[in-house]
Amino acid sequence: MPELPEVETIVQRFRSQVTGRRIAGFVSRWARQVSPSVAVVRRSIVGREIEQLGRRGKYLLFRLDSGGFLSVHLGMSGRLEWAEDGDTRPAHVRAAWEFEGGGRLLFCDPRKFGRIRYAPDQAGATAELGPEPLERRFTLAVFQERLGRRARLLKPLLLDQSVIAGLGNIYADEALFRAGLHPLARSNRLSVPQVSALYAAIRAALREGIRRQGTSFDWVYAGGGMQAHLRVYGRTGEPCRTCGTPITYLRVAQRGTHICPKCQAQ
DNA sequence: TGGTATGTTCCAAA
DNA sequence: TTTTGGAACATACC
Repeated sequence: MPELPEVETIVQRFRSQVTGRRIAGFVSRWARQVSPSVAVVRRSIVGREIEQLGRRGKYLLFRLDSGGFLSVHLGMSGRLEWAEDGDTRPAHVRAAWEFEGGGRLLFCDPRKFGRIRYAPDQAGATAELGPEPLERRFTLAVFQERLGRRARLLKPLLLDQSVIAGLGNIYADEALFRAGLHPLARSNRLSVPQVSALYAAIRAALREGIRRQGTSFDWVYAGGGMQAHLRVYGRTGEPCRTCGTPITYLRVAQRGTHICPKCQAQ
């Protein structure tokens, strides 16, 4: 489900709720979602206070007063819910954090692709991640260098979290459309204006996603409004908002991919 | 029923 | 060596 804008929205929603709270307990019945292990995570986080809730790529990051980090990756279908005592228990609860003074944070994940990890340092709590696309340090020059390293297809390159963090299938398609680039174009053959257009397109697509509190598509993620403003994703057969040509669907790197065949000619 | 799904990782093949 | 394709993970929806 969630890409950078959705995760950012969730972080903003829960930040005030959990910041400064002390963890009293942690339970999970799905051990393979938790690393290094449920016991190690519990031992590492119980009794600690959450100093800050942040985001890195698609990971939620809880910084603890021990200096350690707890990360939550929502996978395809994960979500967080806050519950007070007496609330009815939602479906598909895979893990829960209990807080001193009451309240529980629930990790619900029907498909069980989500992951929970503890590490003493931030980098250890996530996979290897490229730069944050909305940070100042992510300059056009940085992006250009990363595109030029190898001859990758653009679509899978944008989905590669070690190249750039946070883009998923929706915002990759949206960024390519905004830049007027074909998903099968080679990353190291772009002109300087094309690189510049893609750089701006990525940031604009993500920023609009955040402003609209993410994309709500099916039963998985609720509350966002970006779905009404997508240019190509999920719009197969519908007219391009720029030129009216029907949006077409193709498969690139095993992912459904949506393009305007006229605006994104190969 | 079969196809598809907002994700990641690992291995085989080209 | 680099890049891509495919499978696996697990469940729900259309």
